[in-house]
Amino acid sequence: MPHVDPSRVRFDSAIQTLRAHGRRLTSLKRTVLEQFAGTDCALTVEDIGARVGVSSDLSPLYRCLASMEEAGVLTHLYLADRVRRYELADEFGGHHHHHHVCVQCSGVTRIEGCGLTESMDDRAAAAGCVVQDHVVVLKGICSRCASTR
Amino acid sequence: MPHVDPSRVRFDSAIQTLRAHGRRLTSLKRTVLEQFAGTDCALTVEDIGARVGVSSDLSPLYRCLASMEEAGVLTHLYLADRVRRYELADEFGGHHHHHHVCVQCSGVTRIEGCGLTESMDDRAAAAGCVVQDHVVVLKGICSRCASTR
DNA sequence: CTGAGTGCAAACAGTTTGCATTACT
DNA sequence: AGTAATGCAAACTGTTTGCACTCAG
Repeated sequence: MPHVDPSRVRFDSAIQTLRAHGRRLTSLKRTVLEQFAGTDCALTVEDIGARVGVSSDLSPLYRCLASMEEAGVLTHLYLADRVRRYELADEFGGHHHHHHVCVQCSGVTRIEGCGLTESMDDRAAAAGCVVQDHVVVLKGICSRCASTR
Repeated sequence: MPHVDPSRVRFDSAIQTLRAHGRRLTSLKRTVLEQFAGTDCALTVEDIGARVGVSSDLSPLYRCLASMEEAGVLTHLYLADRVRRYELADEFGGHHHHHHVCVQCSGVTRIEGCGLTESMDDRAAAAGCVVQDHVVVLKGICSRCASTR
């Protein structure tokens, strides 16, 4: 029974998906993907840049991330501010989760799982809306700030 | 039995709250408040400006809204993009609700009520986070776009 | 070889800030 | 009178775009 590293499987399938969408596997994309394989929470473009060693000009990184998102490998979301964050799509290893944003330090904490009821979808449907995805942001004080005071 | 317009009651209490926080009741604040009394969904700063007749320079409006938020009369939130939106605080007439953002036209639809379970708060607490507020954004296709295709 | 991707510079949009002036209280 | 609020101009931040060049398929 051969050992299979599950994160590698998803890594490869992500690459496959990129290919299937006519995207080329450049070194930037590969490095970005590796970073996401090693994190499970939303990353700022700046964060990603820092991790992959790009800091001067982020524009290629923006385009790279957009391309990967179009292919369905990543998704972006906004939390409580004007900065875009990226996460690995659930199919490639991201587990559905949400976030807590500290009103004092703006720190983001991952909150496991999803506490959204179906009644929400029902009410959206009642308003004629189709729901494909959702984002929940909890606002308050993070553990760090709570213990500091 | 005297007739009391509930929205006016809240309007007055909002003014009172502003005063209590040492804010001055300027004509801009009053007009802004009137707009919020007549709407029940998140408004862009640009929207508010259009409604109160300010379009050239929005900076006074930004400051005005920030001041009202500090006094607790308004709150701001971000939905699926980089633009700040304001709502009347629940105490002054805003009913707790959430939003659906269309991935095609970016239109915002108000979704009545709240489908968030307490388990979410529990999990946040488990992570050491205190939750004071939350924002839920549903993403998908709005009724308008669904019927157009 | 062909088109997706990169790097650089410049533009953009929404928001914020400094400073002199105005106007609530 | 004193201080919050305004108006204008200029800065800022995160993101986007144009264009020439490079590189994966």
